Amino acid sequence: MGEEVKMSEFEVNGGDDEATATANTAFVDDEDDVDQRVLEWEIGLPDCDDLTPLSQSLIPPELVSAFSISPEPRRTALDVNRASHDTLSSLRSSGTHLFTNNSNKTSNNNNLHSFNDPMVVEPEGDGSGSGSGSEPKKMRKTDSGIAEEADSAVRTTENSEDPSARALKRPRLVWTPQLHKRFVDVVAHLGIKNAVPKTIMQLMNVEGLTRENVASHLQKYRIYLKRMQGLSNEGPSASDQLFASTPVPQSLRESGSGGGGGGGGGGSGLVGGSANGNGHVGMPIPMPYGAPLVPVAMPMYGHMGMHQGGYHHQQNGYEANSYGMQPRDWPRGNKYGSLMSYHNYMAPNDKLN
DNA sequence: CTTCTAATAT
DNA sequence: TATATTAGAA
Repeated sequence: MGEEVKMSEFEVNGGDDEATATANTAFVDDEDDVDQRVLEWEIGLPDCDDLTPLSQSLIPPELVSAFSISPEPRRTALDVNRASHDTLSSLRSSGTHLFTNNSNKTSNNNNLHSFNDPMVVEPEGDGSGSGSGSEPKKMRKTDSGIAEEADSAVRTTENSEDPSARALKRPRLVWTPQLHKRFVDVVAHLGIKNAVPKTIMQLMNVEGLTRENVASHLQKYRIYLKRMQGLSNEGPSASDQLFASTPVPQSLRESGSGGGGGGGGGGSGLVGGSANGNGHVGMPIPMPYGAPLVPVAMPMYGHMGMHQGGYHHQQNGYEANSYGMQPRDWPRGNKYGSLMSYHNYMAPNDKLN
């Protein structure tokens, strides 16, 4: 008996100090001009579910900068887009925030940069802020490394200067399976009753996620659940690839009070134990997520076609930062919280295999 | 103020 | 289509 190296299927957060997380933030905001961005993604990627270590970037941004091998100027989203199919890896390692600029209606420069300094942990959340008001200010530590441009707040008013370029609108958020999975997990743990946008957003700990994002998605998700319940238990419905590809924890099945039982659990990545079949949740349960997720550009083909009753493999659309970054301020009594602190993101041979 | 729902806009 | 945004009610 003894302990073995049990790896959580999820990404792990590196509890190290000098871990600077430079995440690739990417959203796809575009709808009509998606023609030339048909780059071929590595379709043979490890599918799904919990692609663990494989999803790690080739080279951690810190290393990149540490080695000064990043003379590469900041390329615009367009550039990156174009070259993405060529040097996708490069893109990843460079940690460039990628946004597809949508120059259709409001011509706004998406300077939306996400914060990336994990070092700063806000022990005192101070209730006032909490999302809508003011996001946690990220002080950029001019430490060695990441000589990239400084990141500014996503949309907070902490910027002392630079009044111009203010009305920055964030691009559409793309709910990729990974992101959705996180969402589902959180909802499952909270229980359908306690799953409200704000809480979900906080628990998900996804950078850049707003309450509205979650609310919107939650709406759709609820409808999906309802629909599922109404129908007999059917396999994967051809509707909603996203939802269909994510196992819906039975915990979410309950509607109202009392009810149900359930048992099993989503089974995908839930931390055993916290399954609250019935009864009440009581308080927000800290999720195992130690690292924020970052959306990555994922070209969606106009017509993907729906696969009927089939499990199709999806590419990983999100990467988790395994860099030291602790969630907001979880109750110190959490068992999961900082349980994991081993990072092994060094996967030199990603696709080289 | 936050959330819910529905409707609407992009 | 998938999200975002809004409106009005709770």
